[in-house]
Amino acid sequence: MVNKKPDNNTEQRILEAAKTILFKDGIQGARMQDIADLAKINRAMLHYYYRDKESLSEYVMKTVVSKFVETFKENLNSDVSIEEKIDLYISQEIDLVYNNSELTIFALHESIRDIDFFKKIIPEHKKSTLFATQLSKAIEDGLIKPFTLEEFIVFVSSLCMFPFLAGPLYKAILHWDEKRWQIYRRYLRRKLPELIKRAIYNK
Amino acid sequence: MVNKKPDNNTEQRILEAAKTILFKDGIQGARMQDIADLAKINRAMLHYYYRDKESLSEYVMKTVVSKFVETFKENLNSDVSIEEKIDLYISQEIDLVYNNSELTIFALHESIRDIDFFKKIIPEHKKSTLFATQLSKAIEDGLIKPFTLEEFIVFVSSLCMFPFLAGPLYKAILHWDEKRWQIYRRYLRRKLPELIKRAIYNK
DNA sequence: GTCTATATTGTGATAGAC
DNA sequence: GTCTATCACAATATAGAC
Repeated sequence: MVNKKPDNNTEQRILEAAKTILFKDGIQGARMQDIADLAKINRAMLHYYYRDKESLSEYVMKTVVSKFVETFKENLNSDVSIEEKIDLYISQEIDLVYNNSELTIFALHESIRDIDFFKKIIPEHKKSTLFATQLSKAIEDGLIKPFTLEEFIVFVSSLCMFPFLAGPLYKAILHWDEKRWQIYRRYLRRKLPELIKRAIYNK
Repeated sequence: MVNKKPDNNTEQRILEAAKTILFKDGIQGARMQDIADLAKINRAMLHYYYRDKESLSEYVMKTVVSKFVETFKENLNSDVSIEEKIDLYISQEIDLVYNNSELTIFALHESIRDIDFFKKIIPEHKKSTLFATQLSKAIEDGLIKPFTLEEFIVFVSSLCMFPFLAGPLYKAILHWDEKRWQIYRRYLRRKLPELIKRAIYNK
């Protein structure tokens, strides 16, 4: 669950329920009835608060996507060394997907299903020129292997995310139980940053 | 598309259409009408050949999952050195997802949506004891960093897959066009094995 | 095997009482 | 704001003609 604060009012309860159902089933697959059930209201209330399914989905999507974009951009323009910045970036990405793997799969699913809707949701943002400068310098100095800014972001984010997405897949294929997977999840979370850094830094 | 051979008969055409639609929309989201349209037949024919949506989905899912499992297991028991085996394993995983990223997202999506259905599909398979032995020895010899067999498989597979799954996501967030993404895809495919190996081998 | 017509149920959305 | 009743239509599935 993304938003964990206790939901006292109906509107908030609907939103939490919508996130859960939408992330699991996707927009097309989600049923308004399921969202209503989980929020312990009837279908009519959904429409009262969020007009229709599209509005509700768009609202939830915007929350989701801005979370991603924030994480992509956050701290990239702060005034710290590139090593610190990379450490923070990696740990933020891992935390995002560690706590919200269903959200990430939802985003992947929707991005191939309806790319125009998806594009509509992406907020405007400027390139992070400070980090780009730092990265160029670090590469010039031989600290970091050669990447463009975009390549670097895609590469690092990828390495942070996937191991946590594929849980149910691996559990099924390798016949792991939930406990085995949870142990491995925690192990990965601890080990991954070191392994990622080994892949981007020159020794 | 997974199966590329030309489809001369109706049954095959339906199957190809079903894969395309199911991979894009998921089982719940897919419409029988869309599958029928793509296969250039009417809905009744779908039911004639594959009874109902569940049967059709199960049939497609079995194809998908066995593809995964084969790739996971293939060559792990062949009689070659562990270095060769790892090279082959990495290139096979990358090829699988490079050519079938929608399939992979479909599998991820369905694995969180209905894990019981998913489990029903997983074929029985034995553990790969030969590779396990080779891996233990390579770790003992200091060639490879310490992993259990399962950890190794999950880790390497993860690194192979995600970069190719997130294309539409990155395209949207980074405002890349299709051409930019295609160039990066090919770059990744070439570079990834080296980066993965750097992460698993001791120097 | 293929098609049209139709039965049946599911689903999103609204109207209107309270 | 909340609920019940209901409408309109979408979607699965089947029956039966050819």
